[in-house]
Amino acid sequence: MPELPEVEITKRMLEPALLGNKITRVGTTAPSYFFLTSPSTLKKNLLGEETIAIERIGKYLLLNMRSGHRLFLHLGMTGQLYVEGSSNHKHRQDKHVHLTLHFSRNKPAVHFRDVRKFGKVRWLPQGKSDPRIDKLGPDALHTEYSQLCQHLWDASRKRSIPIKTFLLDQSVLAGIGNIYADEALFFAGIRPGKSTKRVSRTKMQELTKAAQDVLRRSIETGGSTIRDYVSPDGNDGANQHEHRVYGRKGLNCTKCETVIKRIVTGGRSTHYCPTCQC
DNA sequence: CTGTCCCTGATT
DNA sequence: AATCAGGGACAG
Repeated sequence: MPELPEVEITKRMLEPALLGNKITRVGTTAPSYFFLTSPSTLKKNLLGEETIAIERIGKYLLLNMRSGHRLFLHLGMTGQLYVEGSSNHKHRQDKHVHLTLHFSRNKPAVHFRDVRKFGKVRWLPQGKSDPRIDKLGPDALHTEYSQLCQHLWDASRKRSIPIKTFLLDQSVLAGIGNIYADEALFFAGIRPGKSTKRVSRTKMQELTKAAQDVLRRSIETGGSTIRDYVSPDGNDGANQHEHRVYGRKGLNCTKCETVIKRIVTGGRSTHYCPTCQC
């Protein structure tokens, strides 16, 4: 489900519910693929902890505790983090809620729901990291434009793979997923299947700009809700209404009227305009 | 570097 | 019944 914009929004909206609040009770489901740290260990460690900061790196979230320990979170495809008792009715409390943090009276609980269980939760004792984070390339928005341009250019010289596959590689660039890769390539006017080696330096700069613009714009509009994403207050995003190619197979390009095509690249569904992108 | 798999549900 | 889904690890 979530790419960088959705994770960033989740982070910002969770802050008021988490920061400075002591965890008084922890709810979990049974051990599964979802728990990198077992539910019982998680409970033991989280009890009495207090989040002092939330960090986002790519699509990952880290809750920094006052103790110096950290909670590592990833939303996978269908993960949802949300605050209990939001005004709307979209949040569900069902068998798919795998982790719940409770706080002292009057303070709403925070739920982590994930239908497909591709999401992850792990307890990181002070000083310990996770290889998934260590391997990440620079974050698509935490990195300044010209520095990111240079990095992507250098990285693109080292191999010859479809540019879309390159964008999706989190060890190259952290945060872009299937939607925003397609959208960024549209705005930069590059075909998703084009080899990295055939993308000029100028085009790589345009792509860097397009990627950062698309991500920032999505955050501004509340992220993309295709099916599962809801923000911590339960609202859908609105950025899906601005998509130019993603999910628009068979519809006309908004620039040139050509019919948008859908192909498969690296096992992922890929959308582009055959006229605007070459 | 591509394919396969993890898991569940909605849609065709 | 088959296909598809905002992700990513791992095998070959």
